[in-house]
Amino acid sequence: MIKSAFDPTGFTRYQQLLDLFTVSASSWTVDELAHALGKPKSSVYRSVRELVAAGYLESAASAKYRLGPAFIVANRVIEKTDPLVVSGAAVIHSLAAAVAVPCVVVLARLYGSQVVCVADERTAGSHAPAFERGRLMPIDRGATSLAILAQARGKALANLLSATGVTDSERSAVLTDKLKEIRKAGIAVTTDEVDPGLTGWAVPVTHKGFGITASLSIVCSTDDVTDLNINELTAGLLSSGALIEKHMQLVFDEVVQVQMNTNRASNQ
Amino acid sequence: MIKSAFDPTGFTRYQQLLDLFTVSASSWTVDELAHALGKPKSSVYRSVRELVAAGYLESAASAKYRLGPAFIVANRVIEKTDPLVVSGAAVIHSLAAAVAVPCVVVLARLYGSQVVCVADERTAGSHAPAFERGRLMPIDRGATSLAILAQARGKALANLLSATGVTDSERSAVLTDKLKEIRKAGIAVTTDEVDPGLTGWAVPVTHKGFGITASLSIVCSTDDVTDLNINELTAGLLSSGALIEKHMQLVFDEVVQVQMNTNRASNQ
DNA sequence: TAATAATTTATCGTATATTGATATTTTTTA
DNA sequence: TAAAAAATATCAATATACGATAAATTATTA
Repeated sequence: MIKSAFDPTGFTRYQQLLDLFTVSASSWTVDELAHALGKPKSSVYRSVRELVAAGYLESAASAKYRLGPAFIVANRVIEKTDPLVVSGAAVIHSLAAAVAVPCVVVLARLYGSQVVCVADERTAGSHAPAFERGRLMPIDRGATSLAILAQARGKALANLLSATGVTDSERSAVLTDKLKEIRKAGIAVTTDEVDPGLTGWAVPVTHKGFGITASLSIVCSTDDVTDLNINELTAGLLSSGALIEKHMQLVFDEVVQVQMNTNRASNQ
Repeated sequence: MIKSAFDPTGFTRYQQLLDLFTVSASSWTVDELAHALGKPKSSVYRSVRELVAAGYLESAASAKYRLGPAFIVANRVIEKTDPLVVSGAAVIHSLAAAVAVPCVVVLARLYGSQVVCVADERTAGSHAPAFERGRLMPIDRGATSLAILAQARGKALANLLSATGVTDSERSAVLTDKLKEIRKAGIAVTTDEVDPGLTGWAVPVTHKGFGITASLSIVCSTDDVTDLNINELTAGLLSSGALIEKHMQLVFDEVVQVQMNTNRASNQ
């Protein structure tokens, strides 16, 4: 019985349950859940029943449970309405089409002290499994993440670094220098940091109003990189990033506009 | 203040909150949420804070909140592990490529008393917005849904019908006849039932072990339908449906195998 | 920059929902 | 059909959620 440090209250108890359902452990019996959570079966049965009723879990074969369709429905809402995802969708599609070498175009954002990919577009012949929508990535490795990390300053940066467990002062100094370089250059480049044999370029994508801290990146095989296509590639990345930011601003202006109308109406 | 019938307990109170976030109302202030739920602001603030901490909500511009990235992460788990989605992905892709006319290939399943699309693949030039991943559809209209409804019998069927509010005995009789026809033919065909100008064909897709009740369907413009391509289309649909079921059975056998090994190991 | 408004968090006593041990029912398996 | 496993129901103790209010923080405006 693996007892967790604290008895969860509120939403936490449901979160702990749901968090157990991962790609590598996608279905659980109540027994297994109870054991993993260090809780009695009767309590877990109750929580599971509630989550099943809500569509967040569903019963699968042989007394197992898996994530339910409620997530698919909510995912669509995000896909159709999230400013970053909406603004990025069209842009990453045409960027991928424009890049000459086989690659993955990735739109990623900050999620707690990690980075999560929120959109990916891959050209034929590209295999970079680490960069797919919904996948979490460490914040201190890879161009995609570093372009995001470089946007944090001062206390916020310190929090992110401490959360990832970068206590080694030497590594911390190296990282700080690297972030400084990235800020100066306006683009992050790394090779072999996430997957060996892959090189990534990333530019920051931000919207202060929406509170969005993200990055747009291209990942391709290091072998395919030549002096010739690097310029093309980085130019495309920079202009695409700017395009996404511009589009988000348009969405933002719309939202504000609607809001003002609503306020005016409700004051009458 | 729109008071709901019962004070929600357990997961329901979070579900009610999250359910308010839809495509047409994707961001809410706490004030708006409190009003919609008929709850005091202080309580809603607490729930919202918990959901934000869990990544199920996040704060957006001007005191608004929107759905958070936790749904994107969970969505990936489903995308990579759900038996129906995994088994259907490759099949619907090649089916769409094989169909001569512009169309949407849809994989849908039962979700409570509704139908939800879990995968869609569209050929160039096809526009059928009602059929996209994550979208909910009424269970008593359209080939996609009827092919699913036709799988229910007796009490289960009655429950589904009553949930959709089909109290009209005449309509109920018509529907019952239609379902009988569908069962006999092994395929459902409807025209103009969901979107005017569109025709849909759907075949049942089931796996008893996994507890999956679904359908595979093709939707295209009624104008594009000719006697020539109908045969081709239905044949492709039937064989693709069978292929998905066969693939699910392979996955099922694997799971059972792994399970048996695990049990054997834990008995030693 | 100061003043004002809006948003968010903190506090706290009380009512109530949650909890987990146990018994019972239902479903699955042999 | 019998036995085992899974799932639900029961219930008393108690921890937790609740909501009114106050305080603090953040955003907006003058």
